[in-house]
Amino acid sequence: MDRVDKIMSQWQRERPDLDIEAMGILGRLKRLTTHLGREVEQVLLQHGLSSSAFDVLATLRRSGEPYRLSPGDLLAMTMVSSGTMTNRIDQLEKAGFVERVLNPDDRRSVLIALTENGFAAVETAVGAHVANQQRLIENLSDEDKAALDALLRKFLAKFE
Amino acid sequence: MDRVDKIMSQWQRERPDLDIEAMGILGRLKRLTTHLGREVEQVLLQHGLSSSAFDVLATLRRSGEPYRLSPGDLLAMTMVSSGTMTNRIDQLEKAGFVERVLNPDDRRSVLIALTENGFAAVETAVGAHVANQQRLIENLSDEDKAALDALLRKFLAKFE
DNA sequence: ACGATATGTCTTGACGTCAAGATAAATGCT
DNA sequence: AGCATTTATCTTGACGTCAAGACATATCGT
Repeated sequence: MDRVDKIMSQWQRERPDLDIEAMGILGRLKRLTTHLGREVEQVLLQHGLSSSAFDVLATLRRSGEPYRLSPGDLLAMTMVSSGTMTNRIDQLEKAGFVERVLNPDDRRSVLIALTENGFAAVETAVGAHVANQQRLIENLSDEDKAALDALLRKFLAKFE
Repeated sequence: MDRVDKIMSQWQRERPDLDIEAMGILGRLKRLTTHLGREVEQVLLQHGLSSSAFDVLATLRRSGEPYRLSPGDLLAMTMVSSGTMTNRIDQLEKAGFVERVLNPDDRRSVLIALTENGFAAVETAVGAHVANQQRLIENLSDEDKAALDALLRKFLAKFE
């Protein structure tokens, strides 16, 4: 009887006509992701990066040399709107972690380039981040992890 | 090879030293919840409610007669900060969906009461919402749903 | 009784996000 | 070549969220 069960039993009592079968999965998914997101954020903040800043820096870092992508590329990889991406880049540029360089091939466009400081920041943060991720799932057995990953993959496929 | 696989293979190439095992589950959880949240929001907006407004109204509704809870009670049931709850209540009060009534037992406190309009709004919205939830998981088989729910329950238990 | 502590709610200021639309350059069509 | 359309990025304004702390009232311990 966890919190989601309580919510469902309240609905059951008040609105027995509703089919609330789906509420368990979706409620637990949402609560779980909120908890996980907060845990992730905490560790990144200890390294001076918000999740959203890390998100961009990590995308640049893992894209490989020369660690440059256009805002449009970043957009396509990060599930945020163009306005959000502009804002993220602005903040990172102010912090000195990226710089905008002209795209010689397309004057509408610009490339976001990781600076030395940006590279260093993401390089240390990512180590702590993946260790933290590992910690967050350590309570699941290997079989649980494999089963969960397979189910999430199948579920996610409907949306992307 | 979904988007999360691509991210992982990039990290694999760039930082083969990192143990990125956990990234699959956590990345898919996050992406999935983002997609689901957007789908849920869309349906609620069609009924004139944001997710956060619905969250509060639904908590009051399912608490049963007389559909009144203190901000503190609402806080305990909704994973948001006190400032966020104050703001949500302010907006709902402006919209005429709830009203603040004095708590006779504790003058520090106040009760948030669903108005007639608030009751009507949540009553129609919740029907559409649960139908939408049902739609969102319809791609999963009954076995998948049961397995996913069990895994999420176990995982979530670590955090609450 | 009364001072110290705890509790309940709200305020403030800073972020992060989005949708819609503005701006500029590139591309396609005739 | 020249105009229309598309593409790439940024701007604007509105929301929702949080942490930290302010404020008022209750409760506890002596």
